[in-house]
Parts: sequence; C-alpha cells; structure tokens
Amino acid sequence: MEKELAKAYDASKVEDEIYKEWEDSGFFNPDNLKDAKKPFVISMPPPNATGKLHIGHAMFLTLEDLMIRYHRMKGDKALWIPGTDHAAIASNAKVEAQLKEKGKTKYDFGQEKFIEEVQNYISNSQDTIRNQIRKMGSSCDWSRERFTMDEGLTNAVQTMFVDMHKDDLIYQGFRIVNWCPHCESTLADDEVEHKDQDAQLYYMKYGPFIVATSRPETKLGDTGVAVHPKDDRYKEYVGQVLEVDLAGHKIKVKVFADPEVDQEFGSGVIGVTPAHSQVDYAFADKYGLEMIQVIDQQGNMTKEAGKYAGQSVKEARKNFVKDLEAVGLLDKVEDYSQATSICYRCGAAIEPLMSKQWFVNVNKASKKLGKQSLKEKSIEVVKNGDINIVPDRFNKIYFNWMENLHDWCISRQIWFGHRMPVWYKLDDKEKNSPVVQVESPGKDYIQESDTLDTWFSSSLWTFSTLGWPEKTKDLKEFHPTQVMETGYDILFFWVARMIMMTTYAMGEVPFENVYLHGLVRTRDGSKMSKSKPETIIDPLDMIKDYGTDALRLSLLIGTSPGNDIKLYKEKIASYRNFVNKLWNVSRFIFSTYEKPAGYSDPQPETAIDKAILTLFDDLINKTTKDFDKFQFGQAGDRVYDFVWHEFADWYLEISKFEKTESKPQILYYILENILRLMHPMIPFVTETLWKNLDKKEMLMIAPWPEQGGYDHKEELKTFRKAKEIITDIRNLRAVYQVKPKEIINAKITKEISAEGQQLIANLAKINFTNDISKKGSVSLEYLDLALGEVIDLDQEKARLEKEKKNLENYLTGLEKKIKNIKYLDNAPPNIVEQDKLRLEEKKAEFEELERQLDAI
RNA sequence: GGAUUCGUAGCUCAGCUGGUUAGAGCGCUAUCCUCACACGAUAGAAGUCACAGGUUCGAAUCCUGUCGAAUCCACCA
Repeated sequence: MEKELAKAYDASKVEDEIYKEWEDSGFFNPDNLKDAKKPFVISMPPPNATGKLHIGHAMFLTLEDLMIRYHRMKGDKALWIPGTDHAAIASNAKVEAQLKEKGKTKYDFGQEKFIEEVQNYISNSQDTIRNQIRKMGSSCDWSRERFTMDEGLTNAVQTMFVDMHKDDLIYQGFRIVNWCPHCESTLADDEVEHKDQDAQLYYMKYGPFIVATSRPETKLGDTGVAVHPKDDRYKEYVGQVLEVDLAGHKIKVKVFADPEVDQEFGSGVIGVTPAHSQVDYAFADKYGLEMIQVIDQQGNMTKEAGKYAGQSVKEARKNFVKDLEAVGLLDKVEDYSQATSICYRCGAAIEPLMSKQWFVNVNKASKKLGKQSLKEKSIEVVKNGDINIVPDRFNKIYFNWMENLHDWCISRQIWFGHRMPVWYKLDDKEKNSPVVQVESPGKDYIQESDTLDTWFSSSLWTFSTLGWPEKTKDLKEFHPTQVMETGYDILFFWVARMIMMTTYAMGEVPFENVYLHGLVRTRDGSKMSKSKPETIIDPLDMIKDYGTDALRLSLLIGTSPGNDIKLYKEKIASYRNFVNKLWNVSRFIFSTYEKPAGYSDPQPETAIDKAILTLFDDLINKTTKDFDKFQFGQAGDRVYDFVWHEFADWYLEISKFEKTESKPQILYYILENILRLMHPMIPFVTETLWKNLDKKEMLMIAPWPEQGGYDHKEELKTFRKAKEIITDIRNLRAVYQVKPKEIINAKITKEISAEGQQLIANLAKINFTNDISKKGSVSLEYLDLALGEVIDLDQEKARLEKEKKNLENYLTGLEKKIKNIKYLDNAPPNIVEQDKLRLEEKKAEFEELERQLDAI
C-alpha cells in the first residue's frame, strides 16, 4: 500500500492522469500487444467534425470501448480506429450560418476561400472531439486516426468512383431528383423525410375536368391528364389532346387512362406534371409526355410559367389561385393532411426537379459481384449469415429497405466535399461528354464542380481507413472488422451502404457483426433537441459531476440492444454511488490486510469461503458469456449485484468476525478479479484501484479472469439458509423495535454448526444460552428467541398465521402439481426433481411454523 | 397502405431458447451518524406482468385478437 485512499472516490482527480498513462503505454496500438494473435477490430463511427460530442456519442464510445477492452484483456489483437467525418452538407450549413451572422454569404468568399473557412472550422472541431473522446476513456489507436477527407481517403473515394464507373455501376442520368432549395443541392431518397402537414386541396376547373391538387402552381407545367380506365365519367376524352386554359395560361395535355389512378381521391382526375413529380415522371415515361419545367433550382418560377416567372413558389401559388378565382375556375378548397417531403438537414420542403446527376446503379449485375447486383449481394451476405445483425429484428427492416432500393444519387451541388474525378472539355457546356479518371486529362479540361454525397466516403470507411486501395499490411490483417457498433437510426444511411460498397470493392463483408444501440432520450421519452436546451444531457457536464465511469454504467445497465433508453441525472448519480462503493470495499480490504502471498489461488476454509468463491465463479462465467452475446446491460447488472449485495453486504461483513487465514486471500482474490471483470465497463476507477495491488502491468492489459473451479453446492445452500435465518431475526427485531445494539438471548432448538452459530450471533446480535425466559419468547426455525418484554404475543401470532396461510396455499398447489400424471409424464426429470425437493423443504418449514404457533 | 417495437411495483427498466411464491435501481416508510462507505447500514410496504381468448402438465415468456404508446418504410394527385 502506497498511500491512504480517500474516503470518497474523486473521479475528476484521477481520470485525466490515468488516460495519459494508458495512451503513453502504447497499448491502444495492437502492434504493441506482443502475444496477441487473433484480431478484433472496430471502426469507430466517425463523428461529424461539426462541433462537439453529445450523449449519443458517449453511448457508442462506452459500448465500443467495452468490447475493445474486453477483447484486449482476452488476449486478442484489439484495434479500434478513430476518426472524424467531414459531413459535407452539415459543415457547409454550419459555416454558412456563421457567415450569415456576420452579414455575409459564401458568394462573398468564392468557392476556394469558402472551403478554407470550412476547413478551419472542421479542424477546430476535430481538436474538441479528440479531447472529448479521450474524456470518455476510449482506448482507440490514435496513431491510426483518419479523416474522411484526408489524402488517403480522398484517393480511396476517387479510385472507387473510377472503378465503379468502369463497371457501369456509376452513371450520369437526367431525371427527377429530390432537390432542396435551401441547401441548393440534391438529396438521396433516404435523406428525405416525410411529414404529414395540414394543407389545402384546390379543386380547379380544368377544361372538361375538375382537377384536385395541393400544388396549383405546378399545373402550369402539366402535359397530361390521367384517369382510371374504368371510370365512365371521362371515357370519351381518353386518347385526346386537349388545350386547357388556366386563367389565361394555355397548356396542352394528353389524356390517358391508367389503373394507378384512384377514382375515389379528389375528382378521380390527375393533372400530370412530369417535371415536378416522381409519379408523374413515371407516367410521362410510360405514355410519352412532354416535360415542361416551371420551377427552377432556387424554388422560383421559370419563364415557362408565363406571367408568374420569377415569383417564388409560394407567391406564384397565391397569385395563380387568385387569378383562377377571378375567372371562376376555382371550384372549391378543402383542408387535408398531406404527406410532404422535407430535407432531413434543414427541414425545407423538397422540390422534385429534373436534373442531370450522377447515380450508383444498385440493380445492374456486376462481374465483380459474381454476376449479382449491389443490391442482391448486400441481401445475400446478411441472409447467409456472413453478417450478423444484433438485435436480429433489424434483419427484416434491412431486407425491406434493400429490396426497395432505387439508384443512389451521389452528386451534390455544395462546395465543400469530395470533388468527383470527372472532367469536361471547356467547350462542353452541357456536360455531355465526361471523362472519368483521377488525373486531369489536360489543360483544356475542367473538373466537375459537383461534390459527392458524404455517405459515399463513409461507406468505404472500414477499408479506406486501413489503406485501400494500397494493399497494406493493415488491410490484410485487420479487414474484415469484427463489429460495427452504431445507432439504428443510421442503419440505412451508413450500415447498408458500407455493406454495398465493401462487398463490391473488397469482395468481402465490411464487418462480421452489427450491433445497433438505441437512442438516448429524455426522462419523458422525447428526443433531446437543441431547441430545448434544458432537456439536453451534456456528457461532459455529467463527467464533471459524477465521473466518466458512472456515466458509462448509466449507459450500459438497464439498456438492451436496439431499444431506446431514458437518461437523467439521478440515474447517473446512483452509478456514481456504486463506483464509490467499490472504492470503499477496496479501501477496507487494502487498509485491513496486507496483500497475502499466493492469493491468486485461494484456499477456502469455511462454508462461507466456499460459498462466495462458488458464486464468484458463476459470475465470471456468466459475465463472459454475456459479453460474447452482446448482453452488456445484463452483465453490468449482475456484477453490480454481486459486488454490492453478496461481496460487500455479506462476505465483507462476515470477514470482520470470522477470522481465518483464508480471508485475506479470498478478499484480495475476489477484489482483483472484480477489477478485471469490471474494467471494460468502468476503466478509470478499476485501473486506479489496481495500482494498490503493486502489479507490474496495467490492468488494461491484464488477462481476463478465468474460473477458479470452485463448485461447492452444499456450502452455497448453507450460506443461503444462514442469510435467511439472519434476515428473519433482523425482521423480528425491526417489528418489535429492539434497539440495534441490544443483544438477544437465544436457545438452539435444532442442530446448527458452530460456524452457523457464529454467523447468527454476529450478524443478528444474538447471545446463545440455554436459559431464556419463556415469557416474550418466540420460536424461529432452529432458535428460540427471547425478545425481552417488547414482544406482543398476539401480534406475533397473527403474523405467523398469515405466513402459515401463504405457505399452505403454496403447498397445496405444489402438491397438486406433483401428483399430476401429465406433469410427471411431460416435464423434464430435473424439473420434477427440483419441485419434489422444494416440496420437502417447504413442508418442513410449514411444520416448524405450526410448532411455533403451538408454542405461543 | 406495409412493417417493427413497447405496454412488468409511484418512476426508469431487467427478465435471452416457457419450469422457484416475478427482480433491480430510484422514490417511499421505519430504525440507525455500528471502527470501508450517510454517495452508507438494516428491515419493510408496494405488481390480477395492458385486456380477452388459445396452445401446454406448466405462460410475464409462445399463438390470435382488442386497446394504448412510439418508430421506420411507402410515388396517393
């Protein structure tokens, strides 16, 4: 023992120092784990380099660090690769917002200068984030840290693009895409959110029809009218081309019949606007309709919109409706709830627009994928078990999404992001003849100004971080990775795309297991949001107040894979209390006993010794199994219970009077192995306490505990029985308000071992004597207790009667069960055996109760 | 319109392939500043496991339906 331990554990005093020792040791880097062979690799989901960590990050850092530390202790070559994501759209938006505060826009800077601004901003955020990851105790390999826009990863992105283009899996296409007028960029289908909004449905007179629409202004670009083939109301018009006058704006529409049309909705007539609706575009394709674009990329009306040209969509709608009304073309307006598309980043309404973009073809068979498409391959590797998703209900969700996947639009019109390796001749204004290669083809070429979807680069994350496309040693040794741990909210955005891109590029899966955690929510179950700052739990504040270990436990215990958790201060505080309990257990052991020689193989002497070692063996076994099955919450719960309610509450208390040579051995043995078992969950306090064991090596690389081979079932039973008797006596004391210090006389009425007597005497404050006064005495199984004058015999009788009744009911049920022939025929023998034993035990208890009642 | 999850003590949740009289933490009640810990100790109260059926010797656990909460997917003008 070097120094006295403080009365209470102060996390803030030790955590930074301990982290530095870990980091300096070099063991975060698996190359320094000398005897380790089997790789265990996790690629850290790279946080967006846009600000600071939130509680969701704390969640994944806790879970991933737990797995990494567990495997490192098990002797695996544990590698956790950290990194950050450039988060193209988010970074652009953040910096643009900052500029706006200064009254400027990105156009004041120009693309080059603006990108510099973004880079400055990102590099600041990265520093913050690195420190915060350290604060959580994360044992990741900083020497391998990557950034989605560093040189290596940029090379990977461009190489991938060129490869896929060669294989026709990336192509340029002119079609309807999701356009966010606020971000001024395209979005992928899954970056669009659908929300029901209160809207108006306008019924307008439209030639011979009435057409219902929520967006009247788009009707200016109509080129078709769709009705149902069986709708007799409109039969005569099908096949005709009509000229329709919309308050002075003339359009030509071709009438056609299609079974897709719902006769019940609106008027049963659809005005078809191919340039501004996905559905209508499909119609146009099928029936050969013209396309007229009436809305531009800023969300304003084009010159095709006639007198409304230049107006915003909103203005145009108002004015157009007014005009319709003026000439009596507006039939009626109804309120209804409309499923509107909004941008998942900024919340602006999405405009479906025609545009030339780059796409990943998910349906085209590829030689590289054994003649399967990206989609088919991605489904296959999950179906055949190459990838295991935890919890498995997400399999279904994954398959459903994959099966319905459309081509992925990967080009974005924002300035900051990966430039595409695409070049056009200077005079190719329409961008019709792209040259796809990493290097510029020559001076008379300019590079495509669009950038790539952020998820394109992150989908390469597991292998680009290991050096791909170079054939590096790391790539060979550490890919595929073992676990991808992330939130279920990015299953599609990220996990699915990693599977798609990695199976193509590497011919293998990116990871063997996917562990999906839930979202951290507020106490009432709502999402923590920036608009309600009081609901946000800042991990750094919690670390300051309660320590990192307490925060980590609060994110582990009581959680299960895929399920959301509610987090609040009181919860974290209760785990702070646990950490302090562990601290004081250790403090007691260290200050009471010198470290005994040879304690790693303790020799139990008493029944209690044997019982606690048996329980502890079981704990080691179950914790290991739970970790292997990703049941971290359960593992935490179990260890918590053992430490507090078996080891501290009973064994430690017993060691205070049952003085044997075995005690210091066993106390040190169990304590040391508790520190090992709990290290992956609460690394700081365990490593700090470990120092008092004077070990050569740090706990972080100490071997994972193995069972000691203690299996003393009889002694365990004795221990349980003793606890029961002691609790019963304590209960009586409480009921009759015997002073805690007062010693009760008792006579033994059945055989009871000397060890048992000692336990009862000390823990229930009993003095054994044959001379107890009959008055005010009560009989308990094994004992007659004299409770002095305090006892109320009537009250005691009533208490016992109640207990007897309970037991009687239970016994009746059990007896009936055991006599049931069907039960005997069907139940497994061990269950029957168990029940018979229980029946005997309870019968004995019942008889004892009767005896006690007679005595009163 | 498809799909999923959840509904267990006042609150937050465990309970994995059906087998003790259903558990924990917080809160609550009572007694204690007992020589590791008041971030503590001891004892206790508290649940028809949403509801209704079914399968089974046996159901909180499996199946069906109902009600309630939430989430995801989807091109309803």
